[in-house]
Amino acid sequence: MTAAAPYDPSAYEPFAVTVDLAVLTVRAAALHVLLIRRGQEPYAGAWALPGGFLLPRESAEEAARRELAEETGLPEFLVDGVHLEQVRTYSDPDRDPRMRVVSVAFAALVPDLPEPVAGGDAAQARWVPLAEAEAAALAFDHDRILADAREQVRARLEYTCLATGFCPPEFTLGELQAVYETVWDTGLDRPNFRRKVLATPGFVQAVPGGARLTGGRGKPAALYRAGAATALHPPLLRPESPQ
Amino acid sequence: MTAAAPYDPSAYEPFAVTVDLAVLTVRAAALHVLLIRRGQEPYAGAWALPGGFLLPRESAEEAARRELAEETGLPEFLVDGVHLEQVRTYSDPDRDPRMRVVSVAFAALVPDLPEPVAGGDAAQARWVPLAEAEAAALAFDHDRILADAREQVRARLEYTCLATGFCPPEFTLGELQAVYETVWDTGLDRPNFRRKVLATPGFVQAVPGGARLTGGRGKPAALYRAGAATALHPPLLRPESPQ
DNA sequence: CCAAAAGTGTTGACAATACACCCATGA
DNA sequence: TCATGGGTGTATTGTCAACACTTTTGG
Repeated sequence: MTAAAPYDPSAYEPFAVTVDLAVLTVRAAALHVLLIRRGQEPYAGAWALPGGFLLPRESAEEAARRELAEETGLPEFLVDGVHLEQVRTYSDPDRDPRMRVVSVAFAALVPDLPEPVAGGDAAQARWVPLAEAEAAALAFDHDRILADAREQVRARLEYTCLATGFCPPEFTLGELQAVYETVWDTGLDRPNFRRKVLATPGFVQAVPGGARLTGGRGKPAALYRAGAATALHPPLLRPESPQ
Repeated sequence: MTAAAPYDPSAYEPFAVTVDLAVLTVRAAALHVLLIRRGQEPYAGAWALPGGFLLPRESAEEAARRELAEETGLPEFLVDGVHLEQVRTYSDPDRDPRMRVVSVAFAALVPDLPEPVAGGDAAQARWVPLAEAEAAALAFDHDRILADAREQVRARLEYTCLATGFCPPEFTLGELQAVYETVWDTGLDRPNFRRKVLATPGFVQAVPGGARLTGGRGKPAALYRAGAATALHPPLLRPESPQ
């Protein structure tokens, strides 16, 4: 608030504040999301997004990063560098049957990695193809959160450089293109994609001596690192009709 | 959250949850924001964004609309139709010196209107030019919220149809163009702007018999209503270098 | 030598800009 | 009839998509 209203906390119902995470990755030419199997009611046995309560001296961003480390078993260096993005805040009074819970949702973009070990308090953590996750009924309003996160990532790929968040620290332009093609479920022309990326200052920066084989054969591809830029002007528009 | 963690609310500090509103309008060729003079500590006498606590059975969106009506003295028909957009959620533990307050920020786009009457609990409400508001030190972290809201609106004008939110129910293309020029602080070519808007299906729809004089003289302009579309494909990109 | 993947060049279609011009109205 | 703002036409300029082609590797 923070306006001129009377300020008696006890006059207001206490709220629990949590974060929910849509941890996304590109794996085997499909978007995947990290889901956790719930161990207790409500929604026991159902899949849910990882998340948890804010600690007393913690911002939502800090809580998101902590939960990412605690619940998902992702390696620490990755948690530190991961791209976290607020999606929106969900505050429907009935979104949790037990009490009033307001949740700040984040999308986290991570490169493809080995199956996470369910660490700490999480029962089971698993990478689930997004199509499968959207078909299933997730706990609480997590269907909605996941759909919003997916749509936000799809849209922001056009105007921002965040696609590099799906790539390892050093990547080829082919890998970056595969990210776009997977997230948008469309095909892109390689020469044109290449030109557009390289023409945007600060999107990627070449690794001087770097080269790597990708498919086993073929010419080794030059390696790039994510650049300093965060916005993408002009944008990389997705084609209207796929393929 | 909503994961498998133990669920004892008393184990967690109680949070207050509020909404803060950046109510924006275009007036006299400048973006203005609605500010409220604080009547009590902390930040007594300082200007702040309107806002307030969530009620027990209310979502953040509902609270935002209610506060808009209560605090700003805007006419009711306008509050019902206003375009509200979540900006992000601010959760720094020290953002309010008295207690832990998590705030969901919204941007509200309204057409130009007569000076609001400070209604109800609000001490004073006033339209302040954005440049002036950004130069002043607002209460709490409202500087930051306002900057984020402004940047979000600037960016979303490119990719969405929300510019019509700054216009009255029926408007001319000249007025719509003035919105873009004001928000972006740039000049646009009238014929080209016109074509782009009309070429985007669902952006605006012509009012059959409508025509209105704008500057007192000149040819009366055709009237348009906001269309059904919400996205803008292809986008209306702002020029890199103004003027 | 062939397949596969990276990287370069070229062309033509289309879109956007810039700007000239006409129209309708008030003073 | 002039100033002002709305609306239309058009040529030039870029930009982007499409696709042919070369390069470098493994088998």
